[in-house]
Amino acid sequence: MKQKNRRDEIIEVASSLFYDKGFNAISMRDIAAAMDIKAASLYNHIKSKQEILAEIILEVAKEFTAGMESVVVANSSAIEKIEKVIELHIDITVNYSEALAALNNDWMHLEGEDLKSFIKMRDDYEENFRDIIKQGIAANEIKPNHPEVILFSILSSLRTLYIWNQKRGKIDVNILKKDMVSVLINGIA
Amino acid sequence: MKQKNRRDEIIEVASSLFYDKGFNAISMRDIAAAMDIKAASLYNHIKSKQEILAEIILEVAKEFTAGMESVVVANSSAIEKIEKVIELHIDITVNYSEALAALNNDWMHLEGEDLKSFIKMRDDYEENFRDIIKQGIAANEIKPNHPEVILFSILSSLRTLYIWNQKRGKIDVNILKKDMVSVLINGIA
DNA sequence: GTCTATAGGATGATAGAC
DNA sequence: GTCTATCATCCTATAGAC
Repeated sequence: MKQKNRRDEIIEVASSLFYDKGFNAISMRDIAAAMDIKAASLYNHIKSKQEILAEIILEVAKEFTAGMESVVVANSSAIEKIEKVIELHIDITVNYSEALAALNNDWMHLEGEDLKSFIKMRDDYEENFRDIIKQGIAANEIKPNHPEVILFSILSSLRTLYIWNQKRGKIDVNILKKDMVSVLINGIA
Repeated sequence: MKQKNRRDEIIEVASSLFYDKGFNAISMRDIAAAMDIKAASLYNHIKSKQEILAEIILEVAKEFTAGMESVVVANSSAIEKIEKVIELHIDITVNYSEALAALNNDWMHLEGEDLKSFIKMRDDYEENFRDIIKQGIAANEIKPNHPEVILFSILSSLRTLYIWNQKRGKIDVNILKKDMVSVLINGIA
């Protein structure tokens, strides 16, 4: 286990505050107050407010990228790959619930290389997912609906799972995985 | 009636700016600059920045509420009602695409009665949708998955449709409705 | 590592001239 | 209806004492 230093504590507290109100609504004073110190003291551990945001978002983005890479190279059917992607999202949602708000809503406030890097990871992720769907359609595993509609429908549900998972008492992770796979792949009717 | 034009223009320009960066990242000076006037001039038409936000969000929220009410009272099966809800979201997405960003991401920056009113509309909307799903399960029209998973999966897709609809060239509305109904109700496999 | 003090600039909003 | 000028407050970030 990695020991929790002061810097990590800042990232964690900031994640939680960004979760509620977003990056721009939270000041360095807010973050400091939540840690019972003064804003100036934060700068002994981090370089800027931007750095906090980048830390939060890029860590999770890298998790998604790594997870998707291991799905893509697996020797499985398209449907099995989509099941793996659903499970990946649920695992990350459970482990990084608060960081996901910043990743979803505040990524556009990243700057410079961090912004470019995030956008590339996100686009690559979507492209990989799109390819899986197209392969599934080509192999007659997936119905020939517009691939973009399929991609968007599944990804929207997975990306906003963090909101709903927080709001309503947590369902057991394994039951959640089973039900989401069932609903997203086989439909509700 | 009222001196609507200039005021509506402010709301429209603000919606578009909020769409890109969110309520807190956009200043009154930004809104004014986009209209080629000075920030102080805005206050001849609106009372505060808060008022702009409330106007944007509550107008769309009322559309959703009215639409859901007419679905609820209809004499249809649960699946037919869900189809109507999907069509409602698509229609609103097409007509209010930019306002939906504020509704989804900046509602927590509403204040006082506006905030209370929004939350009540949103909760009532979800409760109506939940009831439709439960009735569908009771009537054996819908598979007995966890109702909350079904509700969340469909609603997530519908609520973030505005992002995807902007990003990728618009598919014809009727094809979009048909495909989304198919994917969300019958699944992809 | 945390503090006080403060720089330097942005912000929402108002007053009053035209 | 729009402008200039301005206020009071907030913001991120730095310097330097302890």
